[in-house]
Amino acid sequence: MVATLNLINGRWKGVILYYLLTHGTMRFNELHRQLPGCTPRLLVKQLRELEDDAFISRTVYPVVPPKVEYALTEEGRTIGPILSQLNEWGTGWLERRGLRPRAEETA
Amino acid sequence: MVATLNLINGRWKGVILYYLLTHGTMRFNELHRQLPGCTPRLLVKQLRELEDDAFISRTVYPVVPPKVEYALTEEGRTIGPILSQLNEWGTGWLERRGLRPRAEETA
DNA sequence: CAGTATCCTGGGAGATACTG
DNA sequence: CAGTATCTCCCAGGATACTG
Repeated sequence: MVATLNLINGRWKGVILYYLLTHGTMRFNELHRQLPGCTPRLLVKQLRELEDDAFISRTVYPVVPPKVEYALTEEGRTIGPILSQLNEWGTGWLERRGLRPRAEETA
Repeated sequence: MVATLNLINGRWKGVILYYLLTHGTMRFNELHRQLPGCTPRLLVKQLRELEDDAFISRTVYPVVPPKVEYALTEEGRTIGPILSQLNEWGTGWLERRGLRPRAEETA
């Protein structure tokens, strides 16, 4: 279980996966814009880790200006239903507690 | 989504919830024994956070030696199905990759 | 656009010892 | 048994500037 949890550890991994799940393919800055408070440096790192774990694919187009697209792999898609449920559960929980997520937590 | 993920952030929260889910009520050291690599100090902290979020209850029995029991609340139980699925998914993932979780990750 | 390169800081977490 | 109390260290992550 610890091993499993470590897979999605890191403040942004879950969100990144969730965005790719709901928005489909996304480019670096597109993703970056959705994650206020996440620096490029950190975003790169989390993306690389997700790539290493085969959850996402990274496609580089040899054009100028550079274009790189990130997408879920088949493997990455397998966690989709769980993330959806988790998101629903969390939203419900916040509501039951009468809380509103802080600005930097709405991503 | 970030807000939701923060709820189960911290290396041990998910595991603690999972243990209480599958083992029922547990005492402090009982829990501690199941989590190699987690210091008492850290365990206390995570338990307090889970308590603050109303996921678990803490019952103190006024006896000598002290006896404290931790259990899931109704609220805590609502995340049960998700954790089970997550665990299954993670286990499957590790197998597909031909990996064995490291000793300190088997909890 | 999609990152690197540096520098730097806070607090997450370990180790050890102690106590009501 | 169920935690505190300290002290310490490390590195995840922030800020800023730069580049193919």
